[in-house]
Amino acid sequence: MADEIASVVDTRGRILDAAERLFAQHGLEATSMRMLSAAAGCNLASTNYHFGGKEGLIREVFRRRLTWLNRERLRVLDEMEAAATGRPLKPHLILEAFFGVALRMAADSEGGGATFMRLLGRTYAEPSQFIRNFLAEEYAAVLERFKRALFRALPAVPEAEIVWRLHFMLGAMSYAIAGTDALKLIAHCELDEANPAAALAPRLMSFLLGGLRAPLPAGCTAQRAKPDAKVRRSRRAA
Amino acid sequence: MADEIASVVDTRGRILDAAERLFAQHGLEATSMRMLSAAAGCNLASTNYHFGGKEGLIREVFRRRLTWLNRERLRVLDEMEAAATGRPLKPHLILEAFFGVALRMAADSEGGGATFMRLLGRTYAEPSQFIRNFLAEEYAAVLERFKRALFRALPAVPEAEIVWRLHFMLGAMSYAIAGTDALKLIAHCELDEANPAAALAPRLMSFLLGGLRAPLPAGCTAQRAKPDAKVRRSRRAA
DNA sequence: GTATGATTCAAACGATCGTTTGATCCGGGT
DNA sequence: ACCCGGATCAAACGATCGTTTGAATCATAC
Repeated sequence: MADEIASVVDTRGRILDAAERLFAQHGLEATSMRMLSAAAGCNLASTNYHFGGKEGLIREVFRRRLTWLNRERLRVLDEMEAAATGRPLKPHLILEAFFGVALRMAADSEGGGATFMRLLGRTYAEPSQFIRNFLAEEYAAVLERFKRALFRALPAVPEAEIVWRLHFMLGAMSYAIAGTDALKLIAHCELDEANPAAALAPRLMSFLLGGLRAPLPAGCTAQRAKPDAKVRRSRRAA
Repeated sequence: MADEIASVVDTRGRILDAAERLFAQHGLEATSMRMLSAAAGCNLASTNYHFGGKEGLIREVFRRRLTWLNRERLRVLDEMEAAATGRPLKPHLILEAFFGVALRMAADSEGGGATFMRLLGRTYAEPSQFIRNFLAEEYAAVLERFKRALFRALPAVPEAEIVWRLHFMLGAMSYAIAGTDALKLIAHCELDEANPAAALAPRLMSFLLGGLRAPLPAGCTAQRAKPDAKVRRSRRAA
């Protein structure tokens, strides 16, 4: 990870680091190429020379971290499936592989992973077409793998329902990572934690797992309805 | 609601409608005042005349819908608390008051409510400072009310934990509403539903409730640990 | 030392941004 | 009939955007 990221010596790396930081701070459109280049300590034309334009720069800022992130997700999932020797994985392990890797990256404040994850969370809501297409093709393969793993892990839940809930979980994580300051707005009382990013991971994990295994909505075409009803009744007591 | 919204006759209303639509489609910064005015069928200077600038226009686009939305949330909550006659409300009712109102607005595709909620969901991730301050003061009172209601409804859960989970729920909803097309990216198989916004509500609701009532993360300072352990054990069967 | 390709630079290009100006149009009150 | 304030208009302002140009600089191989 570290060998491809961040180098103080070469211009290209300094530009990427500055872009990542400023994109996360002000947004993609609000960050100008001049602002970028000044922060990287190089000329405006150099930025265009290395990346061929703003769009190329944006693509590269995401690519250098996303490829590692998604490869790591698949590696952890592969490892887990190998250890399970054919049996379906427990849902919490699948979530750990997908979201745990991302949350560990978000907790890495020195290496810039925290900055990037904040940027990534904000970019999920980006209306720009080329960003959507780019993120879609970066995520397509890994999402397909995790969808299949969840289908196997939750045979009682209709597949469409799992897709919906995967969507909800992605939203909760993106928003939680992107809006560390947004949480302060709704908190008013200071969360006493020293490192908010480290406190986030276990809390988000149990929230996501609870949402994933929630009783199905009424009128949903469940393949096995009885067990869900039992769970719903027992939860009423909590 | 309808009396303050949308009027085809006066310029001011046409500008607000056009701005709402284009902001949701291209984002706040990517939508220019000229684009706006052309879509509203009026002159560029008229837009500045009515709203005093782009910032004033943005503020008004959000204000006219947000004040109604939050007033309605409080009205429903008041109604529920009156019916409960002093007893703490069930959590699912509180979520219904907060998220149900928003989801009904998001399902109103004719009145423009769907457009606005898509815009609102995307704006939660907006890095701009003045937007954050504006949304914070619009939401401060209503969030405080719902936080207190949840504290009463879940006395066994530490208050800090509830704040975290409220944060997660807001993220899941924002993302779910803002990214109806983002869901298509991860789905690949077409969700057969005719109206995706109507299909969203019950699914999101049960997901949020499941997350809210999930077992607390390990090492969390629970005030009453025993009932949580029991719930965790019974859920393992699902 | 010198030629060569990669890199950085100051400067300018055309386009578009948000905002402002001053004239013009329109309806209701005296 | 006159006036006046609100509303709309075409036109321009200065600033900033992304991108391009052509010369200067650097490292490297011959």
